Amino acid sequence: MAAMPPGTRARARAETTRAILDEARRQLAEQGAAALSLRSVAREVGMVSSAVYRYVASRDELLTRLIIEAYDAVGERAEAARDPQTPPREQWRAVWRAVRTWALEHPAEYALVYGSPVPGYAAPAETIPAAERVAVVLATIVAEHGDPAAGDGWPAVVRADVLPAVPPALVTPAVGAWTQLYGTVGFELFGQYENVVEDREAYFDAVAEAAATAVGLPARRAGRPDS
Amino acid sequence: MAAMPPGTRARARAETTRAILDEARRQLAEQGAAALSLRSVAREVGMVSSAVYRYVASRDELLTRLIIEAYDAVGERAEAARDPQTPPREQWRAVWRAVRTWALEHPAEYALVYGSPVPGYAAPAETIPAAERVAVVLATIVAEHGDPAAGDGWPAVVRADVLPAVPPALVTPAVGAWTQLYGTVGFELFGQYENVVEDREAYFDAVAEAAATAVGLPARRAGRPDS
DNA sequence: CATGAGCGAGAGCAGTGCTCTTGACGTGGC
DNA sequence: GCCACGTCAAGAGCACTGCTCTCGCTCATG
Repeated sequence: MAAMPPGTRARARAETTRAILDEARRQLAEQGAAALSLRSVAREVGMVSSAVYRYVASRDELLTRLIIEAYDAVGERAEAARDPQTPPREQWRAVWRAVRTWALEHPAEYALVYGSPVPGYAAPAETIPAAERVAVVLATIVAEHGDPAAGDGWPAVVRADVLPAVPPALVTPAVGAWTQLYGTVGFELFGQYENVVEDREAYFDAVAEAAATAVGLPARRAGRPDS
Repeated sequence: MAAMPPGTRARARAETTRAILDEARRQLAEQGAAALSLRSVAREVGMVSSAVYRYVASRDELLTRLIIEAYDAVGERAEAARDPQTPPREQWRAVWRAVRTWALEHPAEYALVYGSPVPGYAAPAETIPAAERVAVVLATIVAEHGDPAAGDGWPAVVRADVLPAVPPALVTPAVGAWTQLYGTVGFELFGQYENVVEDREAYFDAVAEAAATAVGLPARRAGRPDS
């Protein structure tokens, strides 16, 4: 473990692991988490099922790894979408859109991380840092540009230390906005907007705009960005 | 089929069907949809697996029936919670709370209907009417008491005929509110609020209140209910 | 009362996750 | 240079799944 020589052996192992994860993600994207079978992954990668267990402890662990990769993928997109040079509301919208776009591109992975968890399978703690990345991006925008007055009327029921940089008054509406983002993307993805929402992009943007107002981001072309 | 005498035979069939559905719901609640096995349902009900297929065509059909029952259960709760005699915001909050309470009592069933669908399993059309019941209750409140002025700034991107009774300007924010309800309950249920939201009831009520404002429900103790 | 529809039981197919044992292979230490 | 050890793929096997088909029984109905 500790004094393992980083020779060809270790490299081969890393490559095989990657091949397994890639194939698993492919199957996940194609048929969903329920249809993900260790045996068929093995078949496709070109080895026998038992050999896969040298690389991944169980089907659950495979799913956990995919979950982390998915969280990181959305998180990275969200972080990349935010350009601190642009006005706050544009940052906000860009991040929202990035999450939605990623979700539409990777519905099965979005469902895996934000959909209903399989009871009995508690998402392990190591997923938490990756899971927080999107929330942190949104929180940063709120922290830098949110008007604390927008938090009037909201009770302080959220642990303030979760988003230390955010003005305490805005922590609760920020969590609400985060929830709304998740709910809106989820409803679109899982088909609840079928025959209901016509122009989904426009609808999504409108929800994002309302959420921006809720967390006190300054109006779009106000005289000064800070007033 | 058509000329079936409603004798003891039919009654026995109905009882067996109920027993199967009840046992299935029990297992669903205990271990989740993924662990629901037709064979183990049969075992528990006291018959052999193949016999179950006389009553339910497939595992998917079993899930579909459970989905409809679940939708009807929340819908019924939501409908019962609304007392038209009370002020609009109280109706609103009561319905929201009813949905949340039901979800906390029946997490697996909530996950089944509002969680991520299994790809490859398209929820059949017969689930739609049951699925709409909660939305209809909320829409009724908006239709009766919502101030259309609250819809200013929202684009008209939702098919107005979906909620015919609701003022067109309020249809889009109403859909947004419905989404927020779903997202908030989902986040709480699926553990995303772990270590984040402290007083979840208060938080939930606050979100409900904000949503009520978004759909133009009159303030709580305004001079006149209609102004 | 005879008969046929409805039903339960059982065997069987193809697939799953996971474990254990066996045999081969490459590598590091002597 | 050689040999032992650690790593690996493979196969057999267990217990389970969804689903189908066939076989007889039994009971309500014509």
